[in-house]
Amino acid sequence: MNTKAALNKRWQSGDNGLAIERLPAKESFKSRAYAALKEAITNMNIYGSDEPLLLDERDISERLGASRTPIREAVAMLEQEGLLRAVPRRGILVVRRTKAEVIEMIEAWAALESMAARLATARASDEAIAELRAFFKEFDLNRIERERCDEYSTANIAFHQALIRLSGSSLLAAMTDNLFFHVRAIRHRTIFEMDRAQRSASDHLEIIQAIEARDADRAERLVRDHTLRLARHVESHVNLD
Amino acid sequence: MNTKAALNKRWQSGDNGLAIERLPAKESFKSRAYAALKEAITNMNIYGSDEPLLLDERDISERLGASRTPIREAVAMLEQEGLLRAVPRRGILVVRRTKAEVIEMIEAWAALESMAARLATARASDEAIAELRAFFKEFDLNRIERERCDEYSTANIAFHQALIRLSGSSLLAAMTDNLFFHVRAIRHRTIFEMDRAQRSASDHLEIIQAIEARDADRAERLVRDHTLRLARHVESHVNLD
DNA sequence: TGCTGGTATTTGGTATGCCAAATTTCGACG
DNA sequence: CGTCGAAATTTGGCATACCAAATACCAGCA
Repeated sequence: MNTKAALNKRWQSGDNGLAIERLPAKESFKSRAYAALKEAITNMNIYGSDEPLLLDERDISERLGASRTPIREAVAMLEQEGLLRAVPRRGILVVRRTKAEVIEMIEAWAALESMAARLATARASDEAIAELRAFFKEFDLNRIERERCDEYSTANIAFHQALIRLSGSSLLAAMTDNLFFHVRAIRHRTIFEMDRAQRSASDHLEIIQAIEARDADRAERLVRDHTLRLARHVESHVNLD
Repeated sequence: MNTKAALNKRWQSGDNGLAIERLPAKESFKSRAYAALKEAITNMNIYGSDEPLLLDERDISERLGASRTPIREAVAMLEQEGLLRAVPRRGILVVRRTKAEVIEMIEAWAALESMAARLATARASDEAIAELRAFFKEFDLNRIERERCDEYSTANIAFHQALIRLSGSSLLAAMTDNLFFHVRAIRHRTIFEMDRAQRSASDHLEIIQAIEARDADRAERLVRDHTLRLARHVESHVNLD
């Protein structure tokens, strides 16, 4: 009976000494379809036109060389994630966020990242914070050659992601990644980064200093205000609907 | 051509004056399976035993009177939501959160709700805030007869949900609903509400007062500290792993 | 009795086919 | 020429069947 129990438990988290994991375990078509679709949506200029962007199951299944079933499962997941919406008898369309929704996302982002700053101030090691500063320096130096706002936006988001990871909370990282995905999508449409570029640089520096000084309240407030400023900017200068 | 364009647009968000929506539109098996599974998981005592809780596709499809296909799509959605995890050749298991994960959730909750308090302070009408107070009073009065911690926890969460809705951000509401779902699941296991009950009552009152006074910083701080206190309590008094 | 090896069974992943609803097409009629 | 409507087509939802992998079972052997 001990043998049976051992066998039944073998598939669970392998606590046995042998350090070999379930090899390759070629990912399923579902997973691959999910990744492929998400990648495609990421590289899609969602707000480039006003036409409804719609996908076709059969078309996708042909291109990916799989049947409709795994594609439908992947679509169901992306639907749950808020990236797609399947309209019966119409097609699967890529959702466009309204301006109000984007603002809500940025506000949620502000909430999560300011909490991350607070947690990072309390928990992150000096070494980790130093890495953040190093990252920022590199970011700042490269900023000169990065004139195109797309690239600046990417670097900007990367900085914020690094900051969030300092908190040690993988949940905060996951939630903000999701928000970044949507916010990033409108960077093709707007150039709101340009007039924020200079200000962002000093903002980032202040944030790092606050964390280094282990001033949780200040770090939290700086991050929150920094991101809420973006929300207000979008509110007044961006037109999506 | 104008006719065609009009026809092509009819299915989109009905901006036409006619205020009738696609009637019943009997929800798909996928949706029903999703709802049924989520309901089942909600009413399940996830942390009651240490055995892995696993579901069987064929069993579920039989019970719901549908084929495996829509069930699989529903499972894929719940998997994306983090409630289930499909292990090949093993079954679909209900995920148990580790203590660290639950703490991260409460911290994220603190982040989102404190932001909601800030936004509510700036945006909510006096009438809406008054409703919050009324809700709190009813809540407080009923508290006496609600000795069982389960029910107190439910009422407690309802109060926080009402507060979040005051912010007017449906995104914050959606994100916290998701977190509440997981946190609520461990209420069967722990009685951490009992010793927090008294303190919560006064905390809630202070929060309402801060919002009424339109003191955004104070409201935000009170909400944050209130929820972070729960996180620390779980950290030191709850054992899940 | 306990272990080994091979077979039977279970189970998730995928392909395929059908169906009903909705759209589009296109011809008849005013 | 525009409109109406019926047939043809498209398309997503669902059911079913099959497969390969992994487990469970069991006979046989030490």
